[in-house]
Amino acid sequence: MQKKAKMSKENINLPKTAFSMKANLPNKEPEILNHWDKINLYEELRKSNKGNKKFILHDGPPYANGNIHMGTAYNKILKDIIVKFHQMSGEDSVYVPGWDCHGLPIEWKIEEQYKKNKKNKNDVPIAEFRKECRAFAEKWIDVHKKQFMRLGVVGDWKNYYSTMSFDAEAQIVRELGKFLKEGSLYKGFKPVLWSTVEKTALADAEVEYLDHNSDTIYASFTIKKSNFNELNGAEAIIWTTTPWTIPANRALAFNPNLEYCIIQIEEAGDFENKKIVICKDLIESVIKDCEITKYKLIKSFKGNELKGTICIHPFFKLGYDYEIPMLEARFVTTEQGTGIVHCAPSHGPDDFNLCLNNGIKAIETVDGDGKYTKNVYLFEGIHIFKANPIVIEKLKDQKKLLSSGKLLHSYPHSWRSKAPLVHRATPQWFISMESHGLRKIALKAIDDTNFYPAKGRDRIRSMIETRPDWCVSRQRVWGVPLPIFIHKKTKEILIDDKVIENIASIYEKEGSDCWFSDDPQKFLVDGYNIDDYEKSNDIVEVWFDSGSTHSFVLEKREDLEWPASMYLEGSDQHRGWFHSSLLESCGTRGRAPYKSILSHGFVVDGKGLKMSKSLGNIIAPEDILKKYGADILRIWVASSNYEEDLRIDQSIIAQHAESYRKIRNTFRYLLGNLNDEFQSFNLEKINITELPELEQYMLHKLYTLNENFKNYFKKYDFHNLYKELLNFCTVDLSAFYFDIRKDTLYCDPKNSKKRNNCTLVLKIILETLIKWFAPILSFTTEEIFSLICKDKKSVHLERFMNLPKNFSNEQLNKKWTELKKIRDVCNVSIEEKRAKKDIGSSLEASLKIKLDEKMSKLTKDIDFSELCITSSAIVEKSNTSDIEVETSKAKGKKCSVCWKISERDCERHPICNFE
RNA sequence: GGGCCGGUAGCUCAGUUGGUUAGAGCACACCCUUGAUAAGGGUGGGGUCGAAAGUUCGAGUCUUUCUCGGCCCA
Repeated sequence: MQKKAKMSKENINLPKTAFSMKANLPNKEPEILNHWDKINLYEELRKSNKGNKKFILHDGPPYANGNIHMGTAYNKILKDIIVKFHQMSGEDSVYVPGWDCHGLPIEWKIEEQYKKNKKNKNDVPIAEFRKECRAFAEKWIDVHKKQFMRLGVVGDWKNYYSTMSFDAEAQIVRELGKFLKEGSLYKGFKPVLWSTVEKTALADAEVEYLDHNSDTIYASFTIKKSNFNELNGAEAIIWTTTPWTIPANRALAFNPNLEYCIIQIEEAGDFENKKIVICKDLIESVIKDCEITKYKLIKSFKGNELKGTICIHPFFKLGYDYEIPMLEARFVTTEQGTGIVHCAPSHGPDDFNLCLNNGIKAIETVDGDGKYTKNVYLFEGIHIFKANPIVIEKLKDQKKLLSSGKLLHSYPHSWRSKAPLVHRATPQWFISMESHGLRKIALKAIDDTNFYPAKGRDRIRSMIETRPDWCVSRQRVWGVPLPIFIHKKTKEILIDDKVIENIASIYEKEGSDCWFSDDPQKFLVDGYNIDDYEKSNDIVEVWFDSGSTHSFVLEKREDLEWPASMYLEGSDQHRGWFHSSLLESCGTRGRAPYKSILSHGFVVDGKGLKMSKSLGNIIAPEDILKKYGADILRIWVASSNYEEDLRIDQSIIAQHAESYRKIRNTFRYLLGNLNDEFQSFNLEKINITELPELEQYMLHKLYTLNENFKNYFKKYDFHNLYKELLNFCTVDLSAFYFDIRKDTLYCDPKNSKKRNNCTLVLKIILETLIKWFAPILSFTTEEIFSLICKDKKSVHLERFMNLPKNFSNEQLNKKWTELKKIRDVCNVSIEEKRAKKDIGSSLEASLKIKLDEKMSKLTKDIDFSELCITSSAIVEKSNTSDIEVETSKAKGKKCSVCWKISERDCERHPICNFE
């Protein structure tokens, strides 16, 4: 008997494939990467869709610093998935990766190295320092490149772009030249932290907070007019620790959400019988500080009422005869002071921004030494650190000083000289949002852009609507030098296309380091003498660099097109790259450099918290690559909803790894039953009506899913697409079609029609499935493809399947949906018997199915023993509409081949049936 | 502190214009199979939809407040 059983095992067609069940991706994937490298996959891809409609996903350049993290990995994989989808749809889907290279973080890294080696940055020529920055960026580009490629991201890695390449630096100069020529690039003033001792601006990292004893004052601004009648003639009281900034005052700030009040002072002095306005919550501290003993609360009111109020400067009578508007500001709090804040746009970032948003520009009030400029009436030439007593004296004279005192508090100091710092308005270069209608053009461009998801549009729009002018200059060295010359005498800006082009062509040849080292005359053209001009020592802020990538990448490269089909980045880039690219392009070309924007959420841990060292919840891409492989990470990307935050932890990845196994085994079943033999068919020529209904039904399923697939892709709805693919593998294939057809595949003769019909459908499923999954499971599908299409180079060179319309059969679908309901009831019935230990395998069962007239008609020609994998099944008519099934133990002998139990000899396997 | 976005089973996600006992897959439990075998099949348990209040005959779906989280600002 044992012998016979063994014999039958040899006589049936068990699956056989070289495709292993265990994936071993961490080892297998690098081999596939080698293969892609060997066949020059990227070039092959370009060739394969040459001349077709282009899809250009323009890569947002990551900063060339540090290893990649999960966020960058997510971003790059999602890009790759989309690029591959377009490629397989038949488009010429070009992907050129790039890097952002200039900027402060790299400068700091180099400076850190200097500090370690006790080297002084000031002793090193700028050009040399910049060379070290460049080398640093190059090193990290190389690291990134390898890490991104390991994820399976296919692109033009050999010809990547960078913002520090010579042609990029040249083009950035040309782009700035356009703003310069147009006149929207202007010189303005903006406060930065400044040391009057070292006569230089300081970066945040160079600032130390130390205790400082400051003069404090409560000063009053008389209200000239207000919409809230009771305020007219009252005194708005401010408190400040920098009395010297009073001469630079241009506005007052209040918080519309706070409660304010009017108090009448009833004691002798400068403020006798005067009404003062302060925040209600701060009454106590103000009367204490100012030693007010007698006062009366006149009225309290919401801060909102202060809207539109105009005051006059305390030095009004001394010649400061301008109006001081009261402006709404969220930064006003009740922590200290009076709830009304004095604003000097030249001496504080909050003040500056608030004023700028309200059309009040900062001017140069203090020079590099700390002395007032001629712009400050009465104070010109006085050092600001000596001005406090003078200001206090004058306020007193004008009866505008409620009180003065001292305060010991934490205050910024220079880390080198330990001298106290001040915010000082320094000359900066701005691109105007208004002068040439930039804001308006940008808003229009937003309307003309597609957003995935749609909410991205509102997000960027609200930023563009309210943002101030764009400050594009920085007082650093690692960046593109600002190509500006100012006439020493006339102070006019040199605007000449020829000069800009001259600088650009020099950079193209030798890069921009020479700006800092060579004779500046070389940048000018004939007719200009460098002795007449002052050369700018500023660099361009890095957002302008990356905002210009569209010009030096999309426009300059022949394989690309302008505008891009898509920009795809994290949602923080609404304020970053999406934003700067939009402004740059609208300013120079009148429209956005992209047709669509896809923004994704942030990678967070399994609980939705952001990853941080302190929480210890950081997962690096490498951890997952080592343990699972890139395809698992790619599944995580495809299955997550990018409209929200992207959760990841070990258990989430483990579950995706489980799904991967399901998918892998689905392929393994297909390959096994086809013995790794595959050929493509002309699907149009298949006579579908000759196939069994089950096969027809599967083709219908395939067709519908393909339609859904296309629709999901159109909407870039990958997580639902992936879910449907996975469900198809699990529900329709593994638990249904594959399970049912095992009998035919294993037990019917290889040349039988039924089996051939089945393998035909298996081949169609295999081809469709492998292509559907290729953009996501880039490695695994390639592994399979190399098994079944040995004469072809890569699955990624293939196109998605175009399934013929006649695969679709809605009527059949309806019928089989009903049949599956009957099958479900059968399963419940079988399970009952199984629970009673009456039967084990479903082949031990015999079914009696009772159906009403309508349903039983439907089941004509349907063999439920086949569908339910039982030994027999009969259908009887009943009067109720309920589906009823009785399961009994099948009687008879078990066929040693197909294991079906019957009282008669097995019709299919008569020879083997005797024991 | 402000603006925007989000919180549906352990996980990843569906839930159409507010309308019958809130769905799927995975995971889990139990069972079967040992001819997809470190696989495969079946059955089942599990959410009241972040919380509260409100509108409505009726709310996961609308409104308000709160809470938690994310991004951006300050």
